[in-house]
Formats: sequence, C-alpha cells, structure tokens
Amino acid sequence: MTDHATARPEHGPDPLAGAELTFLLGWAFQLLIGEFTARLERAGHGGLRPAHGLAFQALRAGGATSSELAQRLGVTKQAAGQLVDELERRGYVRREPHPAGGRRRLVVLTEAAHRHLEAAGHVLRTLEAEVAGRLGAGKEPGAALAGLRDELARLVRELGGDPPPPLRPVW
Amino acid sequence: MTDHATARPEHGPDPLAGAELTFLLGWAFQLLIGEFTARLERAGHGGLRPAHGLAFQALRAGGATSSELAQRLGVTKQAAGQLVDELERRGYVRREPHPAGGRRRLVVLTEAAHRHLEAAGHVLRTLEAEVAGRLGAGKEPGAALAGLRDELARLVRELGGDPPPPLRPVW
DNA sequence: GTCGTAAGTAAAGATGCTTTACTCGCTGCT
DNA sequence: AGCAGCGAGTAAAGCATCTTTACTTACGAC
Repeated sequence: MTDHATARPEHGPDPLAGAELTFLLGWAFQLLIGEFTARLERAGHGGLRPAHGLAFQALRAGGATSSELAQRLGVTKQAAGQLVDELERRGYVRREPHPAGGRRRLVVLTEAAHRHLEAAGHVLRTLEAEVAGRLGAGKEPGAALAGLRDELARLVRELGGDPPPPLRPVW
Repeated sequence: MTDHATARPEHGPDPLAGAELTFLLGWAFQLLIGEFTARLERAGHGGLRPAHGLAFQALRAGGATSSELAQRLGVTKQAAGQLVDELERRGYVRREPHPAGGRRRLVVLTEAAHRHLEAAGHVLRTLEAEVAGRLGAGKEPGAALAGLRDELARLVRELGGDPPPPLRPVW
C-alpha cells in the first residue's frame, strides 16, 4: 500500500492521478529540463540549448570526430558537422588535426565549454537535491528519490538496453 | 535499502545508476513514446505523430475553436490552424459552424479520430501493464509502478502546477 | 597505380514552427 | 445608423534544424 491517499490533501478527482505513466514522464522531464535551462540562463550560461549540452557530454572524454559525434547523438554526420560549425564559431570547440590522420579532424572542447559543463552539472545536481527534499513526504529524505531513480533506471534498461539510445531533442 | 544491488547482475560500474534524474526521465519518456508509436503503427494507425494524439485529446470533449486548441497545445493559433488543416485533409476532424457565431468555427473529431484515440489508449494501457510487471522485482506486482506514478505526479505538481503546462514535442 | 572505404563538405529540400500583417464578424457606444 | 475596437481566422514569409542527395578527399590494400 502506498501513501497515495496522502499525496493530495485537496478534495475532488485528481487529473494527474489518472494520467498515463507516459505523460507523467513527459511532463516531469519537460518541467525539469525547462527549469534547468532557465537556471542556466540566469547563471550567465544562456544561448545554448540542451542539445548543445548533450554534444558537450559526448565530446567530454577526449573529443571525437564529427562522424563519431553524429553516431553518439543519433543524427547524420552532416547535422553533426553543422552543430560543430556553430559551436566553433561561438568558441566552444576547436577542430584539431587527428592523430590517426586521414581526413579526420578531432573536435575538442575549449575552456568555455568545460565551464559550461561544470555550471550545467551544478545546476542539475542542485535541482535533483531540491526534488529529493520535496518528494516522498513522510519517508526519510532521499528515499523516495532513490527509489524513483532505481525504477527509472530499470525501466530504461529494459526498454532501451545499456547504454540506451541517444536522447533526441524532439519526439 | 533498495534492491538496487540486484538490479544488474553484471559486474563493473553501472552508467545508468550514475545518470542524472533528468536524463533518466528523458530516456524513459522517449523510449516509451517510441514504443508507443511503433505499436500504434503496427496496429494500422500509423502516419500520425504523438503531437496529433495530443490534439485529439484536446478536442475530445466537445471540440474547440482552433484558437482554443492553440492555447491548450501551447502554440500560436496559426500553428494550430495548420495542424487542423492537415487533420481535416486527412479526415480526422471537421470544421463546423460554431454555436456562438462570429468567425468562430468549431473543430470536432470524426469517427476516424475517435478510433485512433481508442487504439492509442489501448496501446498505452497495455504498455503500462507490461511495465508494471517488469518493474520492482521482488515486490508485489504493481506496487513499484504505483509508487513511481505517485512520485512522478507529485514532482509534476510541484514543478508545473495543476494542470501542468502543455506537453510540447520539442525541447 | 587504382580501387574501395570512410571522413568530410556542399547544396537543396522537408518540416514545423513563429512573426508579421492582414480580413472578417460581432458588440457596444454614441 | 455609424463606427471604434476586439477577437477569430487566414496568408505569407522567415527561421531553425534536421535529412537527402551528391560530391571531394585522404588513406590503405592489393
């Protein structure tokens, strides 16, 4: 038995309780991403969308060619190339000669990108900590969040394998 | 203490366990939506994207003008008008004279749209039932899903209010 | 050498929105 | 009656972000 009955002190039917799991997930994700972007902007790291952050993460460990980046992001190499063009123009990545030669070029993050990544990580962790405090009233703090993470991780692994397919910014 | 340790029989670090809550939510949502769309297609209801389903839901209870639809979907009225144009061409909605007169036109669902909604609902419920069975191994069936739904609903209500802002198909 | 393969680039097209700017039908005032 | 104004609807252009198609270039194998 869950504490479902205590989750909403108000009277009347709860539209959210009847919502499909899929939509609940979508709402939660969208709200968190929205809050994330807003805070990042207020912290002086505006002008970049979540998709750019995903690219930064894909390049974090030693960079990659734009074709590798394309694969990690789940887009065509042309799309990745355009993304790299834009990020290069704005000073977040550099194209360096690739050790393996060929036509390859290694795309690496600049200091600006690393600063952005750090700020983004901080915002995400702060956000998660706030959520932890507000979740699962009545239980010990953090327990509800841990359970939520466990169930979500299991769900993702069941449906998407490990590692799961890339997150795409449109559905 | 959760059954986290039993969730992954393999050795080595678990990349998903270290993932941010936000990304877990995104992955779970995207995977479910993807599976939903694939099944709906296989059931003979292909060619419509999730956004169309959202429009159907917004029109389900007695229809609406396209401006009302725009508000419910969180887009401009022009975008809603284009959406209605397309759905009308494909036989999913009709524009009828509006009882309140003016330039208003009431957009209502056709039988085809209602059939689509029914099929979509069935797929969603089936999917949710499957998820319920695979979640929270070791607990009584359904308990993990109920807890997940509770926590998600609470999270959504905290961040987005009630009802939450419209789900947008891009972030 | 030349052939195949993979990386990268170029250009056009598709899509799904927004912005800007208009027309039309009604209400209410004077 | 006449007209100001408002909200619904429509039209067209612009824009961002992707894909598709098609090419060029570097290297390795044989």
